[in-house]
Amino acid sequence: MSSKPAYPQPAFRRAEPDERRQSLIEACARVLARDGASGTSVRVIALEAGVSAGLVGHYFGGVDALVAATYVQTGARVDAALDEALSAAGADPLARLQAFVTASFLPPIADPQLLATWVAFWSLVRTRADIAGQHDAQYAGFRARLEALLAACGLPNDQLRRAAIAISALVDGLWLELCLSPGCFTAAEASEIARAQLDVFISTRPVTWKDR
Amino acid sequence: MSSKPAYPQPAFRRAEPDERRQSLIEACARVLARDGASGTSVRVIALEAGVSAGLVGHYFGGVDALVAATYVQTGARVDAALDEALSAAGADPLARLQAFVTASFLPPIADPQLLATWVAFWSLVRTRADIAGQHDAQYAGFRARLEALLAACGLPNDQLRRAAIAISALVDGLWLELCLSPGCFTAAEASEIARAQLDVFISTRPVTWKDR
DNA sequence: TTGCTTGTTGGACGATCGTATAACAAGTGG
DNA sequence: CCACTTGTTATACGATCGTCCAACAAGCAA
Repeated sequence: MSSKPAYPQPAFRRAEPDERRQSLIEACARVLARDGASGTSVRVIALEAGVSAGLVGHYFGGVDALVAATYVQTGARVDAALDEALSAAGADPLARLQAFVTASFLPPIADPQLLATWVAFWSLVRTRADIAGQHDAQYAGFRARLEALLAACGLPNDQLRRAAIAISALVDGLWLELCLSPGCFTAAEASEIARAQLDVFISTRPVTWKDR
Repeated sequence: MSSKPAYPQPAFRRAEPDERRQSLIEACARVLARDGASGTSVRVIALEAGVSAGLVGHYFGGVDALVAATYVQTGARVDAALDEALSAAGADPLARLQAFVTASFLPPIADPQLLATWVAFWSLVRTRADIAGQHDAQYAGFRARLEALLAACGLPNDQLRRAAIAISALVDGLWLELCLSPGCFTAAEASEIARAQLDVFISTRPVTWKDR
């Protein structure tokens, strides 16, 4: 046995500021998803991250800033998932558009826990201007990418805005219901519905619903 | 100074149980809309209703039951607004369908405060089974009414389910974004988009997007 | 008017909230 | 091996949370 303190193992580990910040953000996202907005507190987040509650104040100044930072990173995660779907789709414009749209109905985007996180943010949009701005940026980015993909498929410029609003709304609505009550309809059904809608906008020949 | 109590006016007013319950539900809905789910507490609700906090426990047994009751009544309010839109539309099946769909983009349904109330309920879906059941019932009811209206317009039975899912998703997505960031697009745009979508399903002749 | 029923109040209770801060200790440069 | 810096912890604080309950009083019956 050593003559020094019996258990000299460190009581805690020091981390790089960015690493610790990232760890807290991820813990916040998990708590938001698991317990909802009302169950999310500084202490619960810190417990999830395996640190003490004081660190939240140390790195973010308050729980509000941590939640806002979590919103930013969650949006970035979704964008990354969409990027991956795009790069896996190859070069064909229509295939890329379809992959982009249907990615919302597959993991990791179609996830009730992700919806819980998103709903928590929505609940803050009305009272917090920074959260509202983050939402607008996220939505604008999604719609801009959609417009670019539609343009690549040959949709005329004067129809881009309208079509992007319609498709993003359809995708959001399907995604929302798919997460809120899974089992009501399947992800495959959602994908087929969205693809049929794309056909209406993209197809060069006259199309009716019955052609499906 | 008088020897008797100077102002013998009643310190409070007794109310019928149903009347008081209704008053508390309405106050709860206002607080949910104004302060969001995290700002909704028994004391704030009671203050909004002009009563003491103890009454919430007296009539509902707890704040959770009051929130659930508020969910039920909010859903009924939306249904009533849809009913009114339908009865104002006359007898023509297509006009009724269009009125039903576009009512979501006008007051009192297209209201950021109503969205705030709804988001507060969504945040409870994952943790509370009764709230989840209420949501499923509300969604099923909306879709059933949509299917009936579509059938009245001559849509074949085997297309009803798919069309109702698609249209309700589109309406929900448009309504959500319209409330979350008004000014991004207008209620009139949302109505036109939804109507164009209806044409795709209902129209008896071949239709493309360019026909709009 | 008097008494009774009960809707209503106001305060107490313990738990938990977000934040601030002093004490501690891990890791590093001398 | 020893300071020194600073990331980290633990605690304290006031505010607010949901719930409970004894006391009060409004309104009705007698």
